[in-house]
Amino acid sequence: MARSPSYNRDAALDTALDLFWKKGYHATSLKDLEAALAMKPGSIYAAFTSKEALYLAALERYFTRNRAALQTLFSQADAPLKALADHLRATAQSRRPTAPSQACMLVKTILSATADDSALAQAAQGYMTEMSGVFAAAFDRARDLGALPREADTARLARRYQANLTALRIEAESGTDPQALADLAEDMVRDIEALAQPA
Amino acid sequence: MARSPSYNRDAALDTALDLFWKKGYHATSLKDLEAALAMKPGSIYAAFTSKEALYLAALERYFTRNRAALQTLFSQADAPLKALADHLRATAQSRRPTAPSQACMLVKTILSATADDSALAQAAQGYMTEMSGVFAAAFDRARDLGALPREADTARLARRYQANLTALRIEAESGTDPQALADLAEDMVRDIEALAQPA
DNA sequence: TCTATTTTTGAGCGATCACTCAAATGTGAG
DNA sequence: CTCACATTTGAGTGATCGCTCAAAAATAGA
Repeated sequence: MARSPSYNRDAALDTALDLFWKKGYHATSLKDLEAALAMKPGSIYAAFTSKEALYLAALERYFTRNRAALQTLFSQADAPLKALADHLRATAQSRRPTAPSQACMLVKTILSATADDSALAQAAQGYMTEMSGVFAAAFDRARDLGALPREADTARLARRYQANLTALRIEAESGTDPQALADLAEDMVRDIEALAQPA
Repeated sequence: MARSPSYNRDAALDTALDLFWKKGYHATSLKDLEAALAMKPGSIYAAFTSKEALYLAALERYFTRNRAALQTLFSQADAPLKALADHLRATAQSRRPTAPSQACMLVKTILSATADDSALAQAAQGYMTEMSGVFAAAFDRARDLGALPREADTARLARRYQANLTALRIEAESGTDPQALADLAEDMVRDIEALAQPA
């Protein structure tokens, strides 16, 4: 005994995510969102409460998706260190013209947040910490498999890895030429390979 | 036979720089600038043409100042590699509550630019390349002083160094605790020390 | 078909956006 | 002091901002 929604919530969130990721929070207007989502303002607000809440929902979706992708990437690999290294290489290689931005949306959120939007930055920081945990888990697995020394500080290695990945993606966003990007990734990979213990 | 300006152009630019650096281009309104510069809109436009031109002028100032600081830091040091390493450590240490942001303004500019503001991103990218040249010059000097092998690819080392610095400053902006930040810097320093040739 | 319930619509809210310009104000040369 | 000229003023421009809400449209159960 009621009308059912005519939009697909997940698809709408994906569209909003693309827009926010590309243009950033402040530069994305409701007009932009109305056009992209093909929804009138009233519907958007009925569905997502506010622009800020919509951004938070999109950011959560971004995080959840990325975490899942990396978790399967690292948990299925029988050589975690190699998987970590390959992920760096793939990040440098990927000409992804589809993606709204080469840079990480979490990083973009943190860097563009002002005192007014601190909720956005806080959410992004929390997600960053969780992502660091995923990397740490991969290093943990490498240690348990004997590829790292028992006393390896995996949390620290994870932070270092995350810093490398962040910088690599920013460099990609800056339009650095593919060869230099690949070289940079290879330099980072060497950090990881230097850790490896001969089996 | 004319009235002379009542404001100090450089001081005004510094103030605008602080504001833009902290809040970003889109989140900084003319109202904000009017209050910070203590200038009416008409005066701001007479002096700086437009919001975008003001941002570009502030960005140039940021770049010029930073380049000068780093150039003296590296050119006066008789151990360039140590100077580079110390700069990483200092960046991690610096509780600079004065600075508008821990993150580099060039990076913030690049990441927040949309298709409309591409001029801002292009300027920032050019400055980034120039900064990379400063780092390369330091590595060049290290090589000439015999601290690096003759065949060292100093441009590549510079990009790697710049990536590290970028990531370190973003980590600082994210509120990572001081110990983890110092550890991260130390990991990066090890990269440099590994390059050093015994004298 | 009827009706209770939900969703969609879109004109329009007050606030703020970047920006303009005619008038007022200040100033140094003559 | 006078006056040509530069700077400063600030009310006000049209456009756009995020957002609201009463009315219209659609739907599922009775």
